[in-house]
Amino acid sequence: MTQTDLDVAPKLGRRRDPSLDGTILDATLDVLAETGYDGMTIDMVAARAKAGKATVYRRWTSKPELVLDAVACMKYKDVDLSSLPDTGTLRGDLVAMIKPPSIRDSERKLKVMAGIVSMLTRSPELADAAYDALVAPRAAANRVFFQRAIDRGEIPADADIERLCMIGPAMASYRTLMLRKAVDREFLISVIDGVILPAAGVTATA
Amino acid sequence: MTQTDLDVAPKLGRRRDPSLDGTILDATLDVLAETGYDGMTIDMVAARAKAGKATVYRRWTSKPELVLDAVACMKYKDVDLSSLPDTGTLRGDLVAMIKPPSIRDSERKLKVMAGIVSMLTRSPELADAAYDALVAPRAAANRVFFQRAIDRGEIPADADIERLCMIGPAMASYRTLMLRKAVDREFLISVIDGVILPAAGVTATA
DNA sequence: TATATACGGTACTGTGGAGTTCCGGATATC
DNA sequence: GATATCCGGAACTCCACAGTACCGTATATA
Repeated sequence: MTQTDLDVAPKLGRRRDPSLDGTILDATLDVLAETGYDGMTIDMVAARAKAGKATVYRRWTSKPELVLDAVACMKYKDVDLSSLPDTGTLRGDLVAMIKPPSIRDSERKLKVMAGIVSMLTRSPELADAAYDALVAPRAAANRVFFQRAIDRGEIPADADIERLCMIGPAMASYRTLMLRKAVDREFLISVIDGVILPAAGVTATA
Repeated sequence: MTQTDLDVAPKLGRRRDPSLDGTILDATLDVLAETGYDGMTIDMVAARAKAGKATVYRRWTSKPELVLDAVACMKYKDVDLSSLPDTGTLRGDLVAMIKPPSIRDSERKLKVMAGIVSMLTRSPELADAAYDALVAPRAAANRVFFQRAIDRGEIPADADIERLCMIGPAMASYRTLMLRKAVDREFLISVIDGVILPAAGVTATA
């Protein structure tokens, strides 16, 4: 975390409302997704969070720090690896990941990514945070699915899991950032059946 | 083009150096690729082009106009569809597109794209220009290759060409923008053999 | 040679946003 | 109740950059 002044907590006076941290970080992500890093102003974030600008600066020292924290915090609101779907087939697992809440979550993450892409060169710390929050979790989930498929004998044991993990995210990112089209269920299914499964070496079913 | 004041060419005085247009546009793309749209200043562009800021504003009315023109002009410096490689096999054609100059060109385009992604929401005109210059040309080239493969009977006639065209660009974009790794020959070959050809339904060779 | 425009360069103006300060009101401890 | 901190909000300072104006010089026409 960014602020380290709470360990010497003040004994007098009104306490900081802890829930405001999350509210402000969430507002930051919203504005980031809508207008991008440079288009975002602290006033926008404060207004969206229904807070004062001073309240934001009481908790984060600067705009870069705020954005870094907001991006990093997305990491923890992700699907945890212990509760992934397990349908018995690779296709079933991949399709089971397509759910309205998951789609909306991914969509927001992609928009946030679009808003900070140009910053990644200038700020290695932000680049690391973005990787941990936006790239790694989805890759980790896919890795589980492909490993299961190998263990089952559903796909060849020498399949390049790391490359397979990237296909879905890559197609979704390209469609959002470059083509500016919606990533809907139909698209995701067509990527699974038309790209991922053939690449994985699944002997054509469906 | 942006400027329309040359058709009524002045008969007196020093003429505008036509080569400066290209120099300034090229400098704009360099700065755009290095620092992104918002990080770019007109002074940077002028310095890189070894020109004065006034010279830039004599030719383009504003920063958005300059960037729009610079992005749009990349469209014309692309591979023309009439001189594409024709090796006789889909894999051969795709591999033949991997050449050092082509890789460097693509790398720069991807960095420019990264620099303007967050602007695409704010400027539909820039979004269109970026699509025409960065997305469409590569898709058009791939479309030729896949159509040839269908005509040859190398891949199924009902293959989804539009989806296949995007795989390469999507994987390359993701690797550059999100993973921040270099798109080298080895990576591209692995994408062709491990993703594109299986997705196209090529009966495994190699 | 006189005139008119482009050139690189510098100095200027105007503006939007980062970050700070202060206010009246709310909420906590002692 | 006294004190101290947080709150939302508004007003402020400061600065970087977009865009303009001007200078001395270079290059064109007539």
